[in-house]
Amino acid sequence: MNTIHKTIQSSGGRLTKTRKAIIYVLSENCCLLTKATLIEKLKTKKIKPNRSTIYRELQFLTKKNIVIKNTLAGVDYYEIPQDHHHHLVCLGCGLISKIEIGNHLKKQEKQIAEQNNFNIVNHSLEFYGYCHKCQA
Amino acid sequence: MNTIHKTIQSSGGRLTKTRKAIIYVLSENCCLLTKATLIEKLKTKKIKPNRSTIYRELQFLTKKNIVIKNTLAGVDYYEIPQDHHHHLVCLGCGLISKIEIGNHLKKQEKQIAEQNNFNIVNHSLEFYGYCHKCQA
DNA sequence: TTTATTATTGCAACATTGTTGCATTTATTA
DNA sequence: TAATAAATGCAACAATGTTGCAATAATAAA
Repeated sequence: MNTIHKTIQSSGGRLTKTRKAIIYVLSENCCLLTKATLIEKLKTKKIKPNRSTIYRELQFLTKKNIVIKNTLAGVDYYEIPQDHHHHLVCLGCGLISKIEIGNHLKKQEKQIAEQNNFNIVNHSLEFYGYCHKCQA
Repeated sequence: MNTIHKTIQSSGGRLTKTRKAIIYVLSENCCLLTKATLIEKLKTKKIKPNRSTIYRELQFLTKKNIVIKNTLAGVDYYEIPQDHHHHLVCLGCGLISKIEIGNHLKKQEKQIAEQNNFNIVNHSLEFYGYCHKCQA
């Protein structure tokens, strides 16, 4: 059994189908997942929980720090904490994949922070375009 | 009168208070504005249109290409077309400001595109942290 | 395996936001 | 100033967010 499942059980939580599916979907789709997208992904797995269940499930997982809620421009995104990385976003099929790039940005961050009197704690970098399949 | 206003009038559109305010707010807050945030910003200007008005106004401006709708991870953001740039996002007060950085990214783009068999058409780069005011 | 416990779920009800037709208002033109 | 039609607010319904409560199901105990 994986670490997340252990964490849940050791605190009295139960491993229901819905809960496991949500964790699976969030693990599979690395990040930038809204509640609506999550529901969509669950549907493709034939799992259609009541909307109050999803609502409370995300509360539960967030409270347990198994999932973190990321709010960008007023919109909530949910994700399982991961190492820092960047994204390729396909405008054709919506696929979001991780990429690793060098640490040029770390150097720039320092410079930008000084120039703008800004305390930078994180950054995000996304490349938009079309994946191999969608180029056809 | 500015260019946008001319564009509207020359196509039979009218310059109402709400329309001008929406254009003003979108110009002032460079980007990543959701409908909800726009409504909030209008309120601080004592402008409280019916929600159907905002809904139709954004349709109108988008159809006229005065405003572009940007959908990221299923969420719609509205903005007035601008030159490419990047952002500083304050996690304290939500302020989003533009920054200019070098063109290191253009070089990396080419490399990433080849490595991943991906046709990159755009990218976004945001730095998150705390602005001068919010560091207190 | 069967039973008891209680976490989790679905349902119902209400709140908030999205969407559209229609009558009224108001920006613009003559 | 009056006429025209663009834009607005309102009402009604749809979709989604939120919460209490009874039914269900995951786990522990027997």
